[in-house]
Amino acid sequence: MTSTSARELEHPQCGEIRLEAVLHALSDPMRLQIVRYLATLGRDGEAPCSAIDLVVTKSTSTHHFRVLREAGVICQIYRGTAKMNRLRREDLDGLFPGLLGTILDADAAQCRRLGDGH
Amino acid sequence: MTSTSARELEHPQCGEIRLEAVLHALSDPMRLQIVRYLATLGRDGEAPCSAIDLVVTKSTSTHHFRVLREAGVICQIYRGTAKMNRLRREDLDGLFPGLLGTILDADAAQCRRLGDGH
DNA sequence: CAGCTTGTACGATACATGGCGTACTACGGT
DNA sequence: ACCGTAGTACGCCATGTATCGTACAAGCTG
Repeated sequence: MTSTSARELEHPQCGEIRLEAVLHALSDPMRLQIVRYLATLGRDGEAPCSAIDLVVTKSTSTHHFRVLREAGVICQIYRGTAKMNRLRREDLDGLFPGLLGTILDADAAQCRRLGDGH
Repeated sequence: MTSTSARELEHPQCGEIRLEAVLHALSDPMRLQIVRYLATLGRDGEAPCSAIDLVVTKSTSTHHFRVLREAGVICQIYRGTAKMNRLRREDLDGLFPGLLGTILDADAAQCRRLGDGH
């Protein structure tokens, strides 16, 4: 077999990404928290699932990452024992210019307004 | 009683509008269709529920309008036998600058891409 | 190899959601 | 007073979602 190691994950292609799915994925506080964190890493920054301190069990966490991946919001690849997560900024901006940024700004505004310790 | 007629509807105040709820409200195709339509009416344009041709029964339609209202996306008032709907653009733009516009643009882009007869 | 760390898979559960139908209310016109 | 139009309320049902726990798999590292 070619060397593109096992443990590949399914990702929607750009053309398959649906706005409704993206909005739905981002409409959950926990998933928004994940995206907010990934966004702080800058272009192409990536982080393992464990980098984000979610207050749920691992299986629930896996579930939320999966929803984000299947909606086309993040891209996940295995790197050793970890699974790295990265925002699909380029793809999203290509399809929906400014959407991700605007939502992140809105989220930041709301955190500020509600006094959430970002 | 004062003349502020009966049949008033509950609307979240600006401070109560939550980003997650707004995104959730907009993550349904039917609700997005409603918002898309209201957006074509221009600032302060309003339309009765019946103006939008949804392919569901009246009760389901009522349900979707209610979700939009409770999320703070639209404002509804009774006018005679009709119930008029209006986008809360000002309020939303105040809280989340550019959000509504960007989502509408993204939706338009997707409709174009998928060849939806808008 | 043995054990630790990461994360998955699967089943259970509780609740939310979207859809329907039917019965009802409120208002305007005749 | 009556009818038609617009929309609500409520109950029902099927499906989806968020959560958990337990059992497991894949890689590092000693």
